[in-house]
Amino acid sequence: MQVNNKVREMRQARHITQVKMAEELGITRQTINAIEKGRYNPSLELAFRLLAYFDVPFEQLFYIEEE
Amino acid sequence: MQVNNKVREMRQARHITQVKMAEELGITRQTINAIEKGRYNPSLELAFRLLAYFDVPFEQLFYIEEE
DNA sequence: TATTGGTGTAAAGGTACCTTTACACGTGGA
DNA sequence: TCCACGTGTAAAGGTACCTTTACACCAATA
Repeated sequence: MQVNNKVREMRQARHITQVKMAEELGITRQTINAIEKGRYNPSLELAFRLLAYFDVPFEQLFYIEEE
Repeated sequence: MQVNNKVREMRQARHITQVKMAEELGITRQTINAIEKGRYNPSLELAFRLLAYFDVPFEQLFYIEEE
């Protein structure tokens, strides 16, 4: 069971850079990059902040890649 | 910003013990207890497993307690 | 009384998440 | 060419998540 996300798609659709997004979210660019690249999953708290940032429901940003 | 959950309510509404739930989810009872008591938030992956276990949408199990 | 079931919690160890600092590469514009 | 911008990634350190092992308390029941 693998959690995937659409952070990169959402971000690019809004023409926002990783830098700008990191500043607005108050996290580091490295964290955004790692999440976009699937190196690790965000914490539940950061997940909530991402939902609010993109203003989308949970299911639209995170999904399961079955094994 | 504080993430809260309704794991205990969901579990009790289904008359399931922490022990049984832990076994069925393949995690430890301590983890369930800690999440119910708010000692820490589940990882995103475990959050997904909890949603599937209770068969509820994200918003019904997790919510934000604003500061 | 003794036992069982359900729950609360602590300590120690491993891994995941997130930070700071830093270096690197490609592209586009001055 | 030079520089700025956007992105990728690594290393080290701190905290959060989750495990195993263990002990404890309370309520119900034999």
